[in-house]
Amino acid sequence: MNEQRVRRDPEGTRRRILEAATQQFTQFGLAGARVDAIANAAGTNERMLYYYFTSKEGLYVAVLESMYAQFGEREARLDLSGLDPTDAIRKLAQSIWAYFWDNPQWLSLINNENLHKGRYLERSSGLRATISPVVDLLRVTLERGVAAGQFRAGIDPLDFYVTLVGLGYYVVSNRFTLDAFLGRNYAQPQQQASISALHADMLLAYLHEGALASSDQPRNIELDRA
Amino acid sequence: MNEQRVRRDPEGTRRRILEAATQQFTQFGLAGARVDAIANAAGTNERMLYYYFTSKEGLYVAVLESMYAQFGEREARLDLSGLDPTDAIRKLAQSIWAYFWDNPQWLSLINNENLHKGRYLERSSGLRATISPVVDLLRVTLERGVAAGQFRAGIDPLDFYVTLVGLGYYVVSNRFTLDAFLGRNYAQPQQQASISALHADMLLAYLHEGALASSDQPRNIELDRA
Amino acid sequence: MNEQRVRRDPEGTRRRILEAATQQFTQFGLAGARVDAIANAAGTNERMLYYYFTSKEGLYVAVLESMYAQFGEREARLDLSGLDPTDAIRKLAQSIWAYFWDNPQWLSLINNENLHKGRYLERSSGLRATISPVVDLLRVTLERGVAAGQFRAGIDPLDFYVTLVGLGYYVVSNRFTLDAFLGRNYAQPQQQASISALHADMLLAYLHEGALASSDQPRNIELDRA
Amino acid sequence: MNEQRVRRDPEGTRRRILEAATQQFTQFGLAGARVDAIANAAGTNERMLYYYFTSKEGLYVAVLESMYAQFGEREARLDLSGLDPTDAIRKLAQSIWAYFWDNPQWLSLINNENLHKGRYLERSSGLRATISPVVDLLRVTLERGVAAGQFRAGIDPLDFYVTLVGLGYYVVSNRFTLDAFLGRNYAQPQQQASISALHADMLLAYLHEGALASSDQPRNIELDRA
DNA sequence: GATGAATGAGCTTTCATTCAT
DNA sequence: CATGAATGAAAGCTCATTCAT
Repeated sequence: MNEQRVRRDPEGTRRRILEAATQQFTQFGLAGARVDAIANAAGTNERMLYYYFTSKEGLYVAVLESMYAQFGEREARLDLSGLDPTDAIRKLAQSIWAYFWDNPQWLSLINNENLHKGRYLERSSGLRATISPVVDLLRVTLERGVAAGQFRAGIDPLDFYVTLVGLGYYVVSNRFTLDAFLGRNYAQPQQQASISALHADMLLAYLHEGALASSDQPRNIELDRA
Repeated sequence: MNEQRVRRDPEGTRRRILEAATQQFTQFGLAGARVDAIANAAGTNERMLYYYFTSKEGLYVAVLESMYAQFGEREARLDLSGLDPTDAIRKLAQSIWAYFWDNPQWLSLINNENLHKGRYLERSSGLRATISPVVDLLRVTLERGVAAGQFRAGIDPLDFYVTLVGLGYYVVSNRFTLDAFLGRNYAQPQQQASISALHADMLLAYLHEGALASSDQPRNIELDRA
Repeated sequence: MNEQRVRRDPEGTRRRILEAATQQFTQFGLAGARVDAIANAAGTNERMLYYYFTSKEGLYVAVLESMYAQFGEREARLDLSGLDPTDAIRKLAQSIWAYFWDNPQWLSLINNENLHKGRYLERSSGLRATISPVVDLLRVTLERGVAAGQFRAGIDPLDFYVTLVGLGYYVVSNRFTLDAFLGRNYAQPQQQASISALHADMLLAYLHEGALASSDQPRNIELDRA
Repeated sequence: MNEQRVRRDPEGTRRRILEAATQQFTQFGLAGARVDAIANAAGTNERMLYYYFTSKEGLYVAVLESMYAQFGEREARLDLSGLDPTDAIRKLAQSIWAYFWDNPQWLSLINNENLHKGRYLERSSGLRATISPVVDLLRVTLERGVAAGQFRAGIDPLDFYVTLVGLGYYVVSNRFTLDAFLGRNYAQPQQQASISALHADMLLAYLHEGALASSDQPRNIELDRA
């Protein structure tokens, strides 16, 4: 767009289409996004879109893949190794929730994909691989917590991961309807911080309950943005 | 369609259109739903849709309103008065989460509305009124729990409500992508029950933590369907 | 509209429909006018329109007839008997041109009818009768002028009538395009008065030219086509 | 249609659409013309119409522009330089009136535009420029006539131009209703010739009246409204 | 690799009209 | 006399896609 256009720039054209498509699909959904609007925003013509991505759906799948790859990369960079298990859980939650607030369009895309019952995700290969490392990281952290007498035993890491993610996801994804119904605007940093603290405390209250040793006092957490 | 058609039946026609529209909008979203498919499914013609609802968007707003009204009615019928505060929280959570599992299309609609940044909800009047009674119910229950020495004090009822709702919402709404990534299918009753138990225990662990008296042991909960 | 509605008022309903239709047809033409807009403006429903006028076209013809009747009545009331022939011509012209300025929608209707090649006028009976008295009046006046030695002889009254009418008609009917092209707004009273004076002087210059004494015989001109 | 179609012919496609649209708009008006009929007559599909002209209205404006351009070109080719002023006026009138008889659809279009209060003409730029040369030509001719002692002085060229044009316009534009009312068919060459002679004589009677010697000053007349 | 031209199917919406009460 | 409900056809327009260069 605002970058110097080169006559022949296959990489650039492909990338610009993908970026424009990401913007359009996350804003309007698969059905609502317009092929010509994407081409336009990418500074190219509709034909190139078909050249690189075969079809609108092919482009949509490519967007899905690229966004999951981004999320996966971010998660993979997370290092909880040196931390006390309780702090590690807080840091993991913080990291994921902050990502959601920074990339709400990612959630839109996932919601859209759920609307389609995950149909397009099936076309992609190797997606499961991108996400599992985080679950492994969590499993190890939970085990470390149990061993340290901080956490209760017998927790299913997958369920716990889903719970942790869901707490952050819901607030971000549903911020508009929550504002409309309840009159609370979670886009405001203060509201964000306070419910995030509640969520973190809740996760840890559960982990600490019935652990060998007694727990820390809940602290407010500040979401640090990448 | 599968009901006996009457020649002149304004009430019925309107209702059949609304039902068909609900089905189509929840399945395909606002952009993806087709007006002629709605008319068809309603056993009438496209013209009547405009006769009663002015436009596709007008119909969409009517669907939104009717679904919120349904949810509100259901919640309003909930009676927690005779219950011990801890049991009351379990029952409230159970009731809401069960509603989500029974009406996943409702969540699709809300996700769609969030995609549109709550734009269409603004056209509706009196929506906040439908939902607030539940929050009041929760507030009273929390106060009762504090008074009984079971719950910690100082909890924001709105944040707690959002948290409770979000725990159930996320799992239902994202069941397809969760299955695709993590390989866990929360549509299976067993998985549903086990994560719901986790969620309920977590809510109560938080409430009990730092309460004056010590808490009950977490029990597995069975979601009872309406 | 702003008159007290009576439950059963056949005359009133019919009249209100006709008035509303006149407004809509003159503003939008036959194709552009909307049946439901007419019914709406008449404060009734579309069905009554069909009850009284059979079809949209039937209503259009009724509007045509009523407007011609009005114009005819106006002309019939014109009394030139006591006047000097020259003054009589001026008064006749004035009267007709003033009618055009006061009822420009009448011209729109006639233009519309010419667009349709007079197709709908043919359905009407007795229209020719309404207009001829004025031509008779003009014929008599011209004869009086000739007898008085004021006017030239040998003028075809019909051609002269058409010329007189056309001079006023064109300026009113084409006021918008004339403004757009030439930058002269004939809706302004001053411009109106000045071109009307030109037209009247021109008619009389022609009539006076060669009065008593013989002048050039009117010559046929051949239009050469490009 | 009746021309050999070429696969790729942007110029031709655009031109064929414009021609077909001219035919349809002049025959049925803006509201009455059908987009698919235009596309059909142009031997293309509706989509191309929007490709080249954005909308039905955009196409209508393009037609307006092209017709005015044609009229302007024709007028611009007129050469009155060698002629006696009186003959020049006759030739100018002849030329314009002949154009009207040869292109009655042009008048329909202008009538339509007046129905729309000149709304679409406003979207066009540079239309005034196309018509003014003729007025200049007329101004010069009138001045030559005055200088030669043939014409009266003090004539407003714009008013005179409007009058000259209007005389021919009215008869062509209203030929159908005139036939219906008065029973005179001006489409017949004989009737055409005879009224055209009247009009030309009238214009010249006015110009000649009071040439050299002073005559009546044109008086403003007040139109008395009924 | 890149682009303007072309397409047919299908979209939402509106039309004049008729039915049933 | 009057009215709300219903209808099929067609309107203007947009869609994702492909052709030809």
